[in-house]
Amino acid sequence: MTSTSVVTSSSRICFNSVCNDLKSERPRKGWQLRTGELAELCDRCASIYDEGRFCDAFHLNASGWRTCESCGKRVHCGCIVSAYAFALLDAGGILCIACSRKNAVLGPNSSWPPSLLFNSSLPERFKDCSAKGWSQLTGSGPAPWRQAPGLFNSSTSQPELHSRVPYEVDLSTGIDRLNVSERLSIPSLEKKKNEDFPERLMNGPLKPSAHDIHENGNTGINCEEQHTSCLTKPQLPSLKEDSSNPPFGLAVPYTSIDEANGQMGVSGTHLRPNPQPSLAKQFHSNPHNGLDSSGETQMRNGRPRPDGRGRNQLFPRYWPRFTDQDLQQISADSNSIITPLFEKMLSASDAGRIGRLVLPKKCAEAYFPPISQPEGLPLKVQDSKGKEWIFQFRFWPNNNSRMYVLEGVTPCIQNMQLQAGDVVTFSRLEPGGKLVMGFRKASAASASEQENEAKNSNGVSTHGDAELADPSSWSKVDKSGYIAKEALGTKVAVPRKRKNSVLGSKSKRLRIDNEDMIELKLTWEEAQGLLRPPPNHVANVVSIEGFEFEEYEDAPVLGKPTIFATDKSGEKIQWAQCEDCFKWRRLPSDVLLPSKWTCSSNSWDPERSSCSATQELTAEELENLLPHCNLAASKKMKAAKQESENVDALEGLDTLANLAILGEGGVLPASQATTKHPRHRPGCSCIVCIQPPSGKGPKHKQTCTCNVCQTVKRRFRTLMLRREKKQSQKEADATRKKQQPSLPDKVVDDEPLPCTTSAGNSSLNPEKVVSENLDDDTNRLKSSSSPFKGQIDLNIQPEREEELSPGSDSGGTMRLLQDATDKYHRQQSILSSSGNSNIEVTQTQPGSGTELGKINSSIDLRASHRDADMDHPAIFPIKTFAPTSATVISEMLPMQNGGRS
DNA sequence: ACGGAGCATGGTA
DNA sequence: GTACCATGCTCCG
Repeated sequence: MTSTSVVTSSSRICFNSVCNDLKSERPRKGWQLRTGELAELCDRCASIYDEGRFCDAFHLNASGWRTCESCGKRVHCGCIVSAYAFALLDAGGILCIACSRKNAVLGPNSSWPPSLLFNSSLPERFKDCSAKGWSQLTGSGPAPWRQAPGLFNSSTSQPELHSRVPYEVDLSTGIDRLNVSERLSIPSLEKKKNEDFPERLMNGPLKPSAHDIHENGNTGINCEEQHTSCLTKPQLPSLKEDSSNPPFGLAVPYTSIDEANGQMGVSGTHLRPNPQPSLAKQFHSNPHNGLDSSGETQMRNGRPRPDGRGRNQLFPRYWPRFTDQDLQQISADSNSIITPLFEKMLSASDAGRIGRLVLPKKCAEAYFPPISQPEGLPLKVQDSKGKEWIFQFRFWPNNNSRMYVLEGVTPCIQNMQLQAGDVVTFSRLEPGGKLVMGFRKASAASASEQENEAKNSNGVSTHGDAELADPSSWSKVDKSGYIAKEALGTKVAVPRKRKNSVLGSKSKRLRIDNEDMIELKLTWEEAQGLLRPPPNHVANVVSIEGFEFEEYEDAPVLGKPTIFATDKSGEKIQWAQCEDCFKWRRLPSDVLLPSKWTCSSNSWDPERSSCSATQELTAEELENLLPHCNLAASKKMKAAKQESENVDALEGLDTLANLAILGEGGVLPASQATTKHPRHRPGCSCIVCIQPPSGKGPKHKQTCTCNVCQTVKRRFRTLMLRREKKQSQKEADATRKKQQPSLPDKVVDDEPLPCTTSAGNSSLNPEKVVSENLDDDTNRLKSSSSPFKGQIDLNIQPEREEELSPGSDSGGTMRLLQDATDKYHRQQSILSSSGNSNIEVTQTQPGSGTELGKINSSIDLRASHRDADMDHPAIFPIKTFAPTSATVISEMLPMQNGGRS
């Protein structure tokens, strides 16, 4: 850029027409003129210009003032000086530079002819380009990216759009302005400028290395080329092919060149960061543009690509969705400019040991150097930490087409600790054209992606249709993406079409293999609380591979988590917490609350329809209830407690806890198994794997002293003790009522069944119990029959209730169930009478089910069953409450097994 | 027998 | 119906 400086006029008068001051002997430079020269200003004007106040000072009364769509600031858009001070929004309107940067919006400038932005070393191009360039740039051309900032942006307002565009890390001054000016300049002038440009670049601080320029030719300089590329150019030849090339590292010429029409250009411009907003960004954003024209592609290759199809449009799924953080992460150098190229969610294969990362064809052809031989060429890629990796960029012939892959990515993937479902991003770092590989973890990515998708989809997608972002599990898991969203919070991706397209269809396996299993597990838990059958519907229970799942005919309803219980009179009720005051309000059990509920909505209890009303529940009562409510919390607690225990025990405890929490290990355990143990792994010592699948094989006997059994026993004991203590203390009355004094049952049960007693009502929190000391009271354990025997049973065989498991189960049950006991008792009675043991009350009650409710219910049922065993023979041994549909699960299962059929 | 390289297959858009 | 691409499968070292 510096080279570009040329005195605009021989006049000694300041170039500013409204200033008649004389220039100093060493006139200061201002904006770049269309001729490529820099305006020479007097000191005063130059200072004003440097401060970005030129238009404010001299063009205040001129036309062309517009308002920033984001901040409302007035911005002059009508002169060459201000050309870089704003960004044009695709949807119309402008953003001031500040907002543009802030939002990373692609610059409006994208509309500028690339040629202007950068002078390529090849002047000729400009000719072609100029004309063409404009149309392309401005047109709706193939390049999706540029077309709409909206793509990147959230569906909402433009200002929010994040520019995926190249991110200017630094704002340098000087050069940019020049560039900007140039951009503004008319195409006809382009040529001229272009010619000058190289020099400027070279001189400029950002000037690309000779290497870059020559070899790559691209480096930043050529927006125009890209455009023109189609037309001609042999120029890039060096880039083109070949393996002969050393690791491609530096420049990713192609990309720059072709693609994006502007990308390169952009970067070029960026080379010099403008102190002011940069137009450059705009261009960056469009890198994608270039992708497309098949012509370009061919050009690059120097040979026509077989596919030719290319229209160049990258699928939205590959659109880079860089956040500022991503960009910053990538650019260690604050002065560097990052041009996001594309991203890809890692498939199981990509993340596998094979070390091959399949590249989207269009992306590969657009942003990576052209390769004519299958062997491809080594490509140097820098990760976000600055570490360089060399991958083999190659392709395989495939159906008359090519499948591009990066080989040798395993070390890098591992280094980044990436897994299937995570997203790797590719961007170009300017100056230098280095290819930078970043990543986003699935958990984080999902959220951002979702946002993006909503934006990107060009309106296509939006929430609602899609599956949950989170790869794995969610997509099909539940029909209500919303739920997932809420329940999971940031972790869970919002449903998107895009996602579906990305992972959705193709990633069934991915889901399964996906690493995020843990997250999935969490999501299940979290989601459970929110899912319930739609009103007037009863969930169906489906048994899949030994596990029972709730299946909703219609999309489950997302409701506010509540706690189900039974009041003293035996009436079923539920407790809901106000969003505002956090007080718990008593509600009818059949009420389905919205996810956001406040006292003001408490139409069932006018006296407590205000946050100012006192809470009915005492702290103690609440304590008893709460534990169940928050599965997530309980889990955490559980985890914390477990830490104190030995490793072996952990597994068993987890399992138990899960069982206890869920009421049936069904869902959770299932998910866990899926996550951690797609199958029983030989060698794995966890309580799950230790046991033969489906309860087959040798069973643990009560006298078994293996680690697992000991752990289980201990756990149960602890649970029991805990329960007893609490019960005795808090619910002495309840205990009295019960006929079995030995049992601590506090619950006010109608049912005399032992289970009930043992189950105890709910006050106890499994976690808490666990955390507490473990005392043994085998006697008690034995004495108490627990509803959960089946669950707890080491052998996982309901039949063997007599064994240890039962005892332990009972303990877990008790904790879990707690308050629900009452409810359960009632249920039991109902069941017994009706004979319909299958479905729990909770299930049957559409609105009622909060997580707790479900859980409790489930537990209770079991308990009741167990208790009842005698009474009610026909009970499901295990009941899991899966928020998701059985269908989903069924799909997942196969996946785990492995690939496609 | 094992692992890697490359091709083929099949699902999805 | 075509193209893309994830993964499986086979062959070779």
